[in-house]
Amino acid sequence: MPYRTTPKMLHQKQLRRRSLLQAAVNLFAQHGYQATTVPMIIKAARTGTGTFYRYFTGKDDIFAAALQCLSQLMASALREALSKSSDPLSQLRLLVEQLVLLLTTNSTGARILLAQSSGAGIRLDRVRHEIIDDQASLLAQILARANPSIDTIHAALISQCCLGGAYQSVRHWLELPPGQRPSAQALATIVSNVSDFALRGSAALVPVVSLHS
Amino acid sequence: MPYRTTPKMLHQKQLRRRSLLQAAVNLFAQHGYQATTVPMIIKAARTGTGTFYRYFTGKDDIFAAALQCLSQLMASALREALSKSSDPLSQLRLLVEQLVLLLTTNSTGARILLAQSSGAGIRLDRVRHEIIDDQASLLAQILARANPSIDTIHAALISQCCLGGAYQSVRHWLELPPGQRPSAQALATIVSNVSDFALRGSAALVPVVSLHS
Amino acid sequence: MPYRTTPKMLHQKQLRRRSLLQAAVNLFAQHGYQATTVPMIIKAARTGTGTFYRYFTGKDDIFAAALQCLSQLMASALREALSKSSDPLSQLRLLVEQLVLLLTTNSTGARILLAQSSGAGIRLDRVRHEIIDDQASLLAQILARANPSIDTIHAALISQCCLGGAYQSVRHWLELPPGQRPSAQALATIVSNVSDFALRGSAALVPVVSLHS
Amino acid sequence: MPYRTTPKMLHQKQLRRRSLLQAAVNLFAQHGYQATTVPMIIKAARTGTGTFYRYFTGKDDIFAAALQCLSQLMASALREALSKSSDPLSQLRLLVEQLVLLLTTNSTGARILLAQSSGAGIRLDRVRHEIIDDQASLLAQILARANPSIDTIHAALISQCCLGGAYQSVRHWLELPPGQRPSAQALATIVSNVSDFALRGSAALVPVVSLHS
DNA sequence: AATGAATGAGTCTTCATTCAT
DNA sequence: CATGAATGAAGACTCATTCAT
Repeated sequence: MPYRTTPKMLHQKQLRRRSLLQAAVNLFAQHGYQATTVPMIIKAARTGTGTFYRYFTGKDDIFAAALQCLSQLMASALREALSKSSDPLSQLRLLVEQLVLLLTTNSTGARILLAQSSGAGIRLDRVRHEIIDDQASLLAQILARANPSIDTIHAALISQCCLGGAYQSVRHWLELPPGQRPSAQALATIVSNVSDFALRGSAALVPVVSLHS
Repeated sequence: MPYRTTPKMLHQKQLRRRSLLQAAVNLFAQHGYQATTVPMIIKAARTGTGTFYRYFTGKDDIFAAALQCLSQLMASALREALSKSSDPLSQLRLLVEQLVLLLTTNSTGARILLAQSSGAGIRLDRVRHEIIDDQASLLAQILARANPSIDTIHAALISQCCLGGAYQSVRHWLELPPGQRPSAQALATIVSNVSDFALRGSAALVPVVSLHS
Repeated sequence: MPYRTTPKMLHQKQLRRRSLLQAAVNLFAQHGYQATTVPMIIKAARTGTGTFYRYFTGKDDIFAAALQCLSQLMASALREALSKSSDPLSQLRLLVEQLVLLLTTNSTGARILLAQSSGAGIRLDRVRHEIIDDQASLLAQILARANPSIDTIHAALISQCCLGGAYQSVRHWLELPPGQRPSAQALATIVSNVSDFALRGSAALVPVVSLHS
Repeated sequence: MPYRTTPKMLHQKQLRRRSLLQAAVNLFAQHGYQATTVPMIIKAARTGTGTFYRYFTGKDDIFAAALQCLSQLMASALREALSKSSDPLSQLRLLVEQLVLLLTTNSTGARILLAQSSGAGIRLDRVRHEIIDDQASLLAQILARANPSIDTIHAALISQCCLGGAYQSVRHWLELPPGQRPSAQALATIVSNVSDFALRGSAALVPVVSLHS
C-alpha cells in the first residue's frame, strides 16, 4: 500500500505551524522583534531548529505571518462591528470603539502593532503599515459615504489621524498604573467620542481647505 | 610652560561630538536604531572607533543624546508657537499646527520619534516616551485652562489622542507619493482642524462620561 | 519516525568538547590565560566560533574546565601513591615524589598550575588555589597522623611550604637547559628528600614555637 | 643667558618618573598586570598620557621598572640581614627569615612577585624569574660555603625549593582570615625553621644522590 | 519529517600608543 | 616639555541559518 498523507497528518502539520506561530506571537508581543530570537521561539514551541525552518523561511517570515494573523482577526472583528448599524456616522463610532476594545482586550497581540515591531527592516514595516492602512481605508470608505463630496486624500488623512489617536491612546493607557487606569470600555467611549467630533467636524469642513496649494 | 587647554581646542572637541551626533541622527532616522551600527556612524563621521567611545558611552548613549537634542528643538519651537496667542483654544490649534510643521519640515529627525526607535531597550523607549509625554502634558495644560473642570486623566488621554493623530498623519504623509502629497502647511491645517474639533467637543463632553465605572 | 539521539552522536558531541578542551589546555599552558584568545582555541580545534560557545560559556569557563580536569588527574594519582604505604612518614615522601613526577612528566598541564593562570579574575584564581589547597590539606592530614599534637594552622603552613618548594623546583627545572637538567626521577628524589627533612624536623619542633604571640 | 637644565628641574623630572612608578607599583599590586591599564596609572599619577610615554616606553616597561625597583629593595634588605652573622648556617636562617618578613610587611610590593604578574608576556616573566633567581643564587652561594662539596645544580635546586616554600607560605598566609593569622614574625620563624631543616639535611645528604642518571 | 550540532559573519567594546597643539 | 584627543587593531560573544543524521 502506497504512502499517503492522511488527514490526521495534515492536521498535525498544521498543529506544528500553529504552535510555532502562537509562541512567536507571544514572544514578539512581550519582547519585540529584535529581542525575540529564533531559539526562544523554538524552545517555547518545543520543536527543533530544523522544524522551524521547514514551516517558515526565517525570522522575518514568521513575524510577517504573526502580523497577518493579527490583521485578519482585527479585520473580521471590525467588519462585524460595522454590521451592527447602517448609518455611516454610527459606524464610524462603532469602528473606533471596537478597535480600542480589541487593542485593550487582546493586549498581547496589540503590542506587536503598537510598538514592538520596529527594527525588523523595510519589508516588515511595510506589512505593519498595510494593516493600519487597511483599517484606515475602511474608515475612509465610511467617511466617504457620510460625506460623498469629500476629497480622497483628505479622507485618508483624517482616517489616519483618528487611527493614530486611537493607537496612541491605548499605548498611553497600557502604561498607566492600574489604579489610575479607566476601564477599557470607558477608554473606548472617550476615544470614539473624540473621533466622532473630529470626523463630524472634518466632514463638514472639507470644502473650505484647499489641498493643492 | 605648562600645557593649557586653548579655546580653539574646546571648539574642535565640540565639533567632533557634533559630527558624530549628526551622523548618528541621520543614520538612525534612515535605518532605525537596530539597523544602525556603530561602525556605520563612525564611518559616516570619518572618525576612529575609539573617538566614538570617548564622547559616548555606547550606541544607546548616542541615541539618547539624539533624542534629547530633538526634544529640545521641538520644545522650544512649540513654546514659541504658544506665545503667539493667549487664548487657550487658539493655542491648541497653534500647538498642533506647529508640531505637524516641525515633523514635516525636519523629517530627518522626525523619523526617529515616529517609528525608528524601537528595539533600543527599556531605557531608550522611556526617553522617547518622555518626549511625547512632555508634549502631551503641554497640550493637557492648555486644555485644562480652556475647560477648568476637566478631569486630569481624561485630559491626558485626549491629548495623547491628538498627538497620536498628528504623528500618524505625518507618517502617512511621508509615505505618499510626491504627486499626491499636499503641502506641509495644508497638512498642518487639516490636522489642527481635526484636533480642534476633537478638543472643543471633548472639552464640552467631559462631564457626561464617567471614568471610573 | 521521530528523531532520536543515537549513541554515536553522543560520542561525537563528547569528541568536540574534548578537542576544544585539549586545544585549550595546550594553548593555556604555552601562552598563559591572558595571551590565549578564543579564536586561537577555535582555530587549534578546527571548529567554528559558535561551537565553542555551545560547549563552554566563555573563555573563563573552558579554563576552569581545564583546571578541573587537571585537578582530578592529579588527585587520583596522588591518592594512588599514598596507597603504597601506610606509614605516614613514607606517605609524605611518596606524595611529594609523585607530585614532582606528575609535574615534570605532564609538563603541558603543569604549566597551567605553575604560572600561566593569573590574570583570569577572581573566580579562576580561586579554582587554582583550591587545587593547591586540596593537595596541601592532604599533606597536612598525613602530617597530623605522623604527629597528632601538631597545630592545625602550623601543619597547613608547613604543607604549603613543601608544596611551594616542589612547584618552584619543577619550575626551575623546566627552565634548565636540557644538558644540565637532571632526570625527572632524580629531581623527585631530591625534592622529596628536602621535604622529608623539613617535615620530620618541623613535626618535632612544633611545641617549641608559639603561634599566637 | 643660555638655557640650562637646573638641578631643580632634574629633580622635578625624577619626581614625575617616581610618581608614575609609585602609582604603577600600587596598581599592579592591587589589580595585577593585565587588569591595570595605562589610563589608570596616568590618572593615579595625575599626569598626561604623553608624559607617561616620555618616561616609559610602554606598559611592560613600567612593569619591568617596578619589578626592578622591588628587586633592589629586597636585595639590599637581604644583604643587610646577611651581615648580622658570618656563620653560613645562621646566614641561611637569617636570609629566609628576612625574606618572609619583607614579603609580609611590604605586602603591597610582594603581591607583584607572588601572583599578580603573569599575563605580561615572556619578557616580563623573565624579569620576575630573574629576581627570584638572584635570591636563589644568593642562597646557593651560602649553601656552598656551608658544604663546599655540594653540586652546583643540586644547590640551585634546593635553594629554589626553599624560596618556593617561603613564597608559597606567605601567599597562603595572606589569604588566612585575620583571626587565624599568626604574626608575621611567627610565620618567619616557622618558615626559616622548615628551611633550616631542609638545608641542613640536604647539605649532608648530597653525596648520596646521583644527579646524572 | 524531525532534529540539533555546527557555522561564521558581524556586533559592541577596550586600550596601548601616537602626535598635533 | 606637558597634554589628551585621536586612533584602530583585536577580543569576546550572539544568533540566524544550514545540513548531516
